[in-house]
Amino acid sequence: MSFDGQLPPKMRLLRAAAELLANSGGAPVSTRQITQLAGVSAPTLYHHFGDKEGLFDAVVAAGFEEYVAGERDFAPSGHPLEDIRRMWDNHVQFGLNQPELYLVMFGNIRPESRPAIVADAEALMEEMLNKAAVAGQLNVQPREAARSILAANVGVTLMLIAEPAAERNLELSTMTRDAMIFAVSAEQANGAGPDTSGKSSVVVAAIALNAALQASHSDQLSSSELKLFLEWLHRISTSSTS
Amino acid sequence: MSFDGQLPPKMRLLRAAAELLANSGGAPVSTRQITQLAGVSAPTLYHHFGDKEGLFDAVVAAGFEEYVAGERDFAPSGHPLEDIRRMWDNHVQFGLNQPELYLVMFGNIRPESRPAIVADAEALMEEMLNKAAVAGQLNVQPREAARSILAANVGVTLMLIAEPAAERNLELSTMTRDAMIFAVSAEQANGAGPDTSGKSSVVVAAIALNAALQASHSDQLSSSELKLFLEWLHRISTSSTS
DNA sequence: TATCACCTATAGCACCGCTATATGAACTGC
DNA sequence: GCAGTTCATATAGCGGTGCTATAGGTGATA
Repeated sequence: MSFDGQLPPKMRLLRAAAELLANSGGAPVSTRQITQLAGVSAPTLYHHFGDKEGLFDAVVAAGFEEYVAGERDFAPSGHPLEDIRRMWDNHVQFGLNQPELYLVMFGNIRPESRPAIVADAEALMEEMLNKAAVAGQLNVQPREAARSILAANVGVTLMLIAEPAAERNLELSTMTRDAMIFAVSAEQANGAGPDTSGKSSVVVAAIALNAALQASHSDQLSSSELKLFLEWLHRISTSSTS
Repeated sequence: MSFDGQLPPKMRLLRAAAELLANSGGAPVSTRQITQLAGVSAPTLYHHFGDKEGLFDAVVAAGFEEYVAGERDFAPSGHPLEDIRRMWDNHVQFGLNQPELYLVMFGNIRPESRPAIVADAEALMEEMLNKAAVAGQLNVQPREAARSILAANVGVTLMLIAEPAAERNLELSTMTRDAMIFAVSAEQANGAGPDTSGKSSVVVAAIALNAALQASHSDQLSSSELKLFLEWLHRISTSSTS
């Protein structure tokens, strides 16, 4: 796979860099690799991008535009909070699809060099949260909510990237996502819960579970399972030691 | 500032690397800089650490121990959720105090090289969340809660590091922190019936019992009974609705 | 045709991570 | 006291890296 064809050298450099970055698996990518794959000599790179960093910035910018385009695509569902969920999921998916690019974009953010992308991403999410705010579904200022949600979104995505692909559990994403959206939305019922702090023994917990189970007709266990389960529970909750 | 003194070369290398890393401002640190500051020649570095990566890993490990020590210091306040808050704040503060080290630890996590540190950090938080679970204050499994909270914690810390120090707004941290803890805690609105928007009290009680059982080595059930019991308990506590 | 701005290539510099090899120091067994 | 062994450090250098001083080729304009 090479880019010797018809494209101008600048484009060939961009594509070569993007491809090598995507397939490097974390290993550093050298300018010689890039220029060779692009079929171009070293000074051409520096003429067009000034810098290796400049070339990478251009790749990141292109990737970010792709990301933004993906975010904007399924906007108008009429349920702003649902749109936020899709935005979150799209963010995570982008990170998992292009982990190297994502790590360059969000993993190495340093105060002096990076925050433009972060600001853009925040603006994108704030824009969507504004609709939720207009609909009276927001608990806090859209800007603060956007920053908070985006931060959690980035953290989750990085954690998932760090995991071996085989054992990635997307539940981490959905759980954190819903937690953040819930905390930010106006729909929380805020009643005071029972203060169970202090009591912490197996017995107390077993008794509580026993009582709760009897009242709730949970269907997670079959009736015969439930019978045995309750018997064991009884045995535990009548034990004298903790 | 040099380390020519009395310390063994291995220690001098560690300190020199840590100092250069801390003050590099994101610029790469070369082995020649390190060995020169340590007053040592190149092969010594490779004799002790095998690799530049190995040296950096050692620096990171030392930094992580410092971090863990900070986390463990103010554990036992009796209010587990309050301890989680302090843990979160301590994490953020560590990141802001040693941004370079933090970025090496959490910014560049790649599946093939890093997740040991993440696992340790998760275990640390899970350990604390277990206490909350035993006290009946948790809505979800401690492990899942720990992963979720840590992910958000990392994301927030990275975002704060990315901001110029002058305009860092710690409200982003406290807001996200409280949102995550709130979403994970049992105290949200379970006053009335079993179907209020949060999890039912059955789930909370089952999670509490699960955590308490794991910690207490109760001998009321045989090991095979206990295994099945825990399996059912897991089924109950992971049911999404009652 | 001559000019000029733009783009690209040859060759090479200073630096990088790393190592083959050798030297010194400290301990062990006789 | 001394050979043998092991560990720790140093000298010198290899191949690779980001980058550039300089020069050559190309097309549009005059």
